[in-house]
Amino acid sequence: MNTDSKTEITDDNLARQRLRLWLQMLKATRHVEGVLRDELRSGYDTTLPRFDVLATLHATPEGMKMSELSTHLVVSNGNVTGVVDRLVSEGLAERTNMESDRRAFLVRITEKGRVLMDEMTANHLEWIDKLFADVTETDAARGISIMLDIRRKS
Amino acid sequence: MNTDSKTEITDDNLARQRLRLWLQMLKATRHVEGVLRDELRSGYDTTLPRFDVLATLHATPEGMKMSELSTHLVVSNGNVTGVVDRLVSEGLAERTNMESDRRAFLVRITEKGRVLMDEMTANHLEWIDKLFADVTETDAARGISIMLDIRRKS
DNA sequence: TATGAAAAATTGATATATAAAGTAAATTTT
DNA sequence: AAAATTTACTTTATATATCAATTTTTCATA
Repeated sequence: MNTDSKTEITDDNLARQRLRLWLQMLKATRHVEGVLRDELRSGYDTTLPRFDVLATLHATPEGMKMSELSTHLVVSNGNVTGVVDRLVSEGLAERTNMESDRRAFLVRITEKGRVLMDEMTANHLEWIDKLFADVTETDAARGISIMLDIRRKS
Repeated sequence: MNTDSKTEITDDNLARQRLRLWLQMLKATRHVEGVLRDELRSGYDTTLPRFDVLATLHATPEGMKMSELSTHLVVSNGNVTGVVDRLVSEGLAERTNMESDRRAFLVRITEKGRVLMDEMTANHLEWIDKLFADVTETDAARGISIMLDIRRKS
């Protein structure tokens, strides 16, 4: 038995284990998104994408550029355009022209949006806490580290 | 300092840590999906949802019911209907009537689909292996366990 | 064995998403 | 500084997704 073939077998097992992790990540993520979606719809008549954008704006009251939003949320530019459009039409967010760069907009949460999010974020934290009830602090830390490792690649 | 308030503080920190994990899971998942989407589009002119469904059918050659597909992929029923429609029109999958239950369909991968997936799954494994290169076997196992814990809840 | 409840899919309406193309403004190059 | 490139964002086309309603069957049970 040579070293090369042994290495290949080992690496293949590792690759399969990584694939299993990826598939479970997908399932877990979709599961949590489904629960959050239900809560947001039944409790606040809103959607997950709108919540995600508004939560980001809530955490950064000074505002963000469209491109910063799409980078932060890991979604496309055109996507953010549409979701922000709806938030603006609902009076929850506002677009301001930037003097420094006339191509860009500064998107900010409105007072109405802030009041709404003050309440929603508290509930959101509880929903997640319940869904992740079996995840210990140690596991959470390990999980975060793994997620960061994945995103660091290419 | 009473025990109750100490417990509250501790629990709150744990809740915040769990929220951090969730946000990082979302980012990592979207990142990986983005890379896979690019590879599938440029290399095979197909989409991630189609790949996901076809990969599931590839792993279960005897076929699956529509509802089994949607449960397995953690997506809605109507969603699977649309994606399978397109796979069928592309000749990659087929719907068969079930004698045992005339409400249901048995969806199966076709020979054309199998040949295509034989090649795609090998590449898919490599893409994931590269993206997860920093994840050790131990971390992968721990990650899988965490993901299963999350999905077990409600 | 009627018959109301439950299950399996589809359909239609609406909201996301992405990719590619297009517009306008800022930057870099020559 | 004029031209070429890049950047920031929008728009259009297409493909997902979900939800709610509907259709067709099957199941439960009275």
